Amino acid sequence: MDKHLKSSAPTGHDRDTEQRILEAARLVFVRRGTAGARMQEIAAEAGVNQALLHYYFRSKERLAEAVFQQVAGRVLPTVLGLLGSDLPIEAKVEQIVTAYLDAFSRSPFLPGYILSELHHHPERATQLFSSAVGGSPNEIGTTILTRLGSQIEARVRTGTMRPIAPEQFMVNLLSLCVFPFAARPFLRVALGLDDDAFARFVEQRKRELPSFFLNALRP
Amino acid sequence: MDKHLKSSAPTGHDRDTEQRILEAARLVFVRRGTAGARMQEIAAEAGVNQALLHYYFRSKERLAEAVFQQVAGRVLPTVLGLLGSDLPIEAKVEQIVTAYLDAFSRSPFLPGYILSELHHHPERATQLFSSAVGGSPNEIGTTILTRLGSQIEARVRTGTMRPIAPEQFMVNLLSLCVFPFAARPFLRVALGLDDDAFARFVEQRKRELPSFFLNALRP
DNA sequence: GTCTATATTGTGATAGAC
DNA sequence: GTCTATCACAATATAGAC
Repeated sequence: MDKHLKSSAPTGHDRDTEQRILEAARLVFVRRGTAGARMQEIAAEAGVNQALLHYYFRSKERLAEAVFQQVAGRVLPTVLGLLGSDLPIEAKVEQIVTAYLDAFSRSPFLPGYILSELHHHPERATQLFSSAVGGSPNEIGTTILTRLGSQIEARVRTGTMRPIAPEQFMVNLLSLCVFPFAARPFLRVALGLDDDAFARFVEQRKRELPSFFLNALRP
Repeated sequence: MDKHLKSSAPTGHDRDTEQRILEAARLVFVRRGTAGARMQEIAAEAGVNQALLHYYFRSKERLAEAVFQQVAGRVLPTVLGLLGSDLPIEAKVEQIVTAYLDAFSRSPFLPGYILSELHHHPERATQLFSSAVGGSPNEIGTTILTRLGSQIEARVRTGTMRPIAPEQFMVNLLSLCVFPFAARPFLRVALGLDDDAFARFVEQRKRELPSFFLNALRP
């Protein structure tokens, strides 16, 4: 028998190989983008030949979609879950900041890749929503915004928060977390940061961002 | 004589045609990205044939660089100028927000394009700085940050502002202005916005962002 | 300067042996 | 399942007429 205990399932796909290819594709697509990536480079990265890529994923297009779903599908649910949860607003902000900055510190190229893909394939935003969180795209967003909105409203009534539309709240928070990584190449030059300095910059941000954001909401 | 009063300068280039090509290239590169763009599509968009593109710009690579410099070189100086000016902090914030949101309302794809290009060609960040603002890349950033830093420090001493590192100040402000456009495809789905609704969302932002940001800096 | 026609790769995809 | 060899075409780039 070839390989170790490969199940060689009815599908005719070796799970281990499929995973290796997907992993290699992720690396290459993230740094080159879908259009800039070459199947040959992915094959080399995976230690297999180009034909095998097609055997497992049929086309570059499908492979690209699989990678994007996998990558973006990991990032999205975390935040949407937190945003829509029953946690008090302060906790939401702190946990989202921590979750995002930690995740992106480990994979600094994700935001750039995701935004880049969304820019060139805006239609994938819809698929992303459908598969990442079950249910119709728009419905999810509405639910979260409604819940967030009533949380804000309650705080406004007690005079412990200034009014803000939940959409603006959400976009502001995402902006402050995601943009610094998406603009990393720019900031490295503009602020004169090497890798270490950038990491320290993010650490400082992790500490200060929640209070900055919450301070902005004081009445 | 061909054309109208073309100067047919020593360079052997018709300025008008060169401009038409550059304009067409901008349109195509912005929506497809450098890697995804096709010379044929640019030629068609400009109403000329493919050979002429090479006559004027030699290669796709050079054409892409010309477009990027032109586009990003317009956006950068405005903000750096404002950030480094002698205006009081409140005025800086208001003017930067207005300048950015106005500019991007007119060209909503610019942020996505610029971030995408920087992600795939980080080396262009350096060229960008050199050509957009005269002087060494790092020096410019340092000057602006120093000036901004002492402005903040002065305000902290008088107790009218809480301390914040000028780098964080700058990144926060840029984040809040740029990200919503870069993430537009995502926000359209997540918030269920069509073009009109997105425009209204930006209008609201234009009004509320300065006070949100300045509020965050209160002691 | 601008065109048509063509050279020359590059690259996604398939056929078929093992 | 995985490989080598190859196809078919897309895309950049150049030659040369006008």
